[in-house]
Amino acid sequence: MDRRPLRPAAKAAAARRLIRAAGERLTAPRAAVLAVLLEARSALTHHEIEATLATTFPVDRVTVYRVLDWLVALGLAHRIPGEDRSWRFGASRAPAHGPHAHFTCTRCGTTVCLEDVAVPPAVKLPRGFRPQKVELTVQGLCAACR
Amino acid sequence: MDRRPLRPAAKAAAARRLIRAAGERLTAPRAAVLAVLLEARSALTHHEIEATLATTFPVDRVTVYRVLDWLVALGLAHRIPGEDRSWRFGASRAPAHGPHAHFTCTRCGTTVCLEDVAVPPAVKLPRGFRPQKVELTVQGLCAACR
DNA sequence: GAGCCCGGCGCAACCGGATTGCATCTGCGC
DNA sequence: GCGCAGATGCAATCCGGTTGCGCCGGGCTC
Repeated sequence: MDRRPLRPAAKAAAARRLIRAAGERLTAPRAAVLAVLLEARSALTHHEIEATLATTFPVDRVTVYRVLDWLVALGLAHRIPGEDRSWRFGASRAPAHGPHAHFTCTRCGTTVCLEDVAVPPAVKLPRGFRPQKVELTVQGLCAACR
Repeated sequence: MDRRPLRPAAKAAAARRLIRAAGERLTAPRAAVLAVLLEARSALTHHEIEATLATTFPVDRVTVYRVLDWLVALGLAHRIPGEDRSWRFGASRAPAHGPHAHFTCTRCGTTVCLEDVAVPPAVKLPRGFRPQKVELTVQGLCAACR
């Protein structure tokens, strides 16, 4: 949030660096998709990612899906289930991120990650249930839609 | 959670009463769907609802969807977006329920509503954003899947 | 209790996001 | 430069959800 927007080229370099650092195979689609995520100020749907790439470096629909899954598995991105039954993806700030919070605009669907959120309190679960991940979702209107 | 299971018949009567009380048209499918939700100890997918009804009172797929939407609009049920890209529905305990918490099992997908959860702390949003609803989702393993 | 009418129901077709199968291509270790 | 495991692209497919439309029946009227 509120990070200063670097030039796309810088993001592209960062994307390549991240993939290399992960010891994974560096391919053009992977770098391109990750760069898009790094540049975005909000979580993007698969469709938005594909549309963004279309102008600069067209990547097959299916490949985008696969790259996204791969990024999620690698921990470089995370996937947010939306109200509209489609995934949204955002670059992970921290390598391993704990409790996570998101804001979704009920009007335009824009989803952003809230970085500075107090860790939600320990939740009381039914007997025998084991918590693994806690997610806080806030719905409302974004600044543009008000 | 942990409410004692009444007999199906009792739930069916309760369902009819709720629909009547809402001043809405009472039909067999509506009562049947609502009864299923009232009986369930967890939030159900459309598929589970349909399957449950199949043995006792088969209802058309589309009708189930429409009844569910109608119940949600009426406030008698609420809809939870799942990790598997399908809605889950649960009967609303309180007429108008504020902050809501859910637990989803990452293994079997079972989703339950957590009733007694401390209201999440006020979340700090970006400038100009207006919150409307807060949802807390806990993922982990349910007692059966551990 | 019978008739009427509006809204709910069932059927079938459809939509779009996501997934799978498979042949081809390519990053990168040697 | 070579080779191969793994990534890409294309087409077909799946599946949860939605829409259009004609028929049916809940509940109000008389």
